[in-house]
Amino acid sequence: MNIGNVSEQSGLPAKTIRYYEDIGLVQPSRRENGYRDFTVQDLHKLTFLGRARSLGFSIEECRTLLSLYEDHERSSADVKAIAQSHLARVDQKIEELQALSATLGDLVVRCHGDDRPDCPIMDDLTDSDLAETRNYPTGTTLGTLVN
Amino acid sequence: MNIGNVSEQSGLPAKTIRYYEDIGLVQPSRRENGYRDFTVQDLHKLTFLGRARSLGFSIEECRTLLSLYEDHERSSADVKAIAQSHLARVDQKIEELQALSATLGDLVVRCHGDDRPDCPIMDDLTDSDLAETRNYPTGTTLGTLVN
DNA sequence: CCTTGACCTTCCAGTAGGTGGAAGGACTAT
DNA sequence: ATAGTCCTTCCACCTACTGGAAGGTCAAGG
Repeated sequence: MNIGNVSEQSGLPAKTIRYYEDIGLVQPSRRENGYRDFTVQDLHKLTFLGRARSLGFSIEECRTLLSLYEDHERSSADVKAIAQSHLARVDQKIEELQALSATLGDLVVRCHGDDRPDCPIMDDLTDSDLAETRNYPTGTTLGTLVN
Repeated sequence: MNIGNVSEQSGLPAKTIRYYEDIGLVQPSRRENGYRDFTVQDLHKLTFLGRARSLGFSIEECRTLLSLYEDHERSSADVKAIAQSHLARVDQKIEELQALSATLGDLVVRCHGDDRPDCPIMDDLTDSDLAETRNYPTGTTLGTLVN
């Protein structure tokens, strides 16, 4: 199977599939003309990867999931552990974003949004006294709150 | 003021401050020895930037906010518009993550997590019939659900 | 005066997970 | 023969930094 075909069937862009080959997630063979030749198993793996990625699993988690996918002796506990820790991260992120949303929502509501310069949003960003009632995330979290 | 001093007072790593200079957010002057020399205004700008970033505003949004910050003739509507569109993105992201959490939570609950290989999580990732009851995000959203 | 240590500089590379585009070979249909 | 589509590789770019190497500067202590 050519890459275009696999791309269409898996829903992944051809570029992404080549990238997945680059990082060793799939190993399609090559034809004499240099074209990649994918098996049905490769297609299944790529579809699996697309689903796992769409659930937000990282590439490294996908790599592990893929090895478990291919290991018919695997224990479901191993799979569950990965999913659980991912779920915990997702829920953590939801909480952070909800706090952010509350703060932003409050600021937005309080800003009259007319053509005058005075603005609670700016005041909050400018004035440390206003800001210190809230705790701004620092360090590691800084800048990674939203994609 | 030296960069270490500004770093300490603003809470931003020195590396980040240099990066912000690189991309034109601050323009500190230089001493004869080549050291950056920050004014109190620079410190305020950097503190402002740190707060805006911690609220998840992108660098480009910060750039705009910074120009509004320095424009005492600004209209609060301009600030509010930026905050509102950011808030909408945050809320959108929260919804996506909540849907994700529900799916993952369901899968995790249904997986008994023992040493046997059968696993609803794997089944879901493998079998399109199971998966098609749900709609996996595709295209642009793929892979950007979680940081 | 010399050394030590803290601080500063630039530059290069890497992170995650791809995406865009250029240059060029291969295949298919007319 | 040629047009159009598909395939290849390679390089750069995206966000927002971060780590580290190599080397200059400054202040204090012996």
